[in-house]
Amino acid sequence: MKKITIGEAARKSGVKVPTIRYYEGIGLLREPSRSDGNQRSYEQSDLNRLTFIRHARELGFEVEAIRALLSLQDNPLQSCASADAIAKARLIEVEQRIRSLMALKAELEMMVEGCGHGRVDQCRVIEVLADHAQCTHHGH
Amino acid sequence: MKKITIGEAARKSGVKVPTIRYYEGIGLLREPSRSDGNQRSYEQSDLNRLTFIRHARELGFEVEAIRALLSLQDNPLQSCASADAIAKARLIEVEQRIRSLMALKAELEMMVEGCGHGRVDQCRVIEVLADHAQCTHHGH
DNA sequence: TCTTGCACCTCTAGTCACTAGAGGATGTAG
DNA sequence: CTACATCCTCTAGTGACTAGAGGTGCAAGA
Repeated sequence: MKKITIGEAARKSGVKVPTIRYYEGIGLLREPSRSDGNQRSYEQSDLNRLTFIRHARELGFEVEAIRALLSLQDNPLQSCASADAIAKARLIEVEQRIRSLMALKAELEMMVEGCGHGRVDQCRVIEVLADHAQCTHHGH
Repeated sequence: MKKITIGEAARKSGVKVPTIRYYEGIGLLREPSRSDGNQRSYEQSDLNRLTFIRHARELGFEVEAIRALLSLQDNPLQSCASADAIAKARLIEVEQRIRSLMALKAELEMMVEGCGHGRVDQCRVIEVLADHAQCTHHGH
């Protein structure tokens, strides 16, 4: 098998070079073999793992969740209930986050629409921030 | 005017005690006067400012944006165009974030629905993460 | 063969917005 | 006067990287 440098691994996986080293440091990625000159040498399986990690990070999974998902992937015969639970928990987080962002969006829109582009002392943006009572959304 | 301790300020503003000290350290909040025993003593105007900051943080404004908004609030005669611009920028960020979270939600739903609760090697959660090509949303 | 120049190495420190904890001083109620 | 909560300063830790210093490896052109 041909050797893959860290730079090549970065290009192919979409994970930056220092981030790959960081993942190795925290134990998400195994320590790869080294060249005579002490340079890291990766295999295809490492690229797959890096892609898995990148994708999971893009979906907002935390490193500890990814660590759990990876250990599941390493033991393909066991039940996938844990993986399902992790994904479900993340789904609930995402739904919650969307709801709260929608509320913020409404509030920001009111601020921006209310701004008469005059002086600060008549500005709705500043006013709403200064006086929480004016919020439409009181959940926060 | 009666003296307000940092703990009271925290209760009334909803900003935690160490966070108030932190805001003072980074210059968001003025250094308050001190009691004989060197304890911070706040006034109503400090509470207003803290509430402003808390509210802005809840709306997701970064500290630097809040610093700008506060300096606008301190000069109420100038044009509110900057405040408007800051709020608009934040609105665009929020809208973008909502769009991307909706895509993630769809992807997570597919993963969770596809999970047959069997073994990991048939688990759609793991499979989708491992093979990005299966994503419905290719933007990331 | 030499040299240029990029990619690689390790290590430390910085980012953001706090949060936690140590170790000690102050203030207040009983 | 004694508890005891609250306050003080200072340092270090969080998550997930990112930036930079200072040095080594390696492949290609002269």
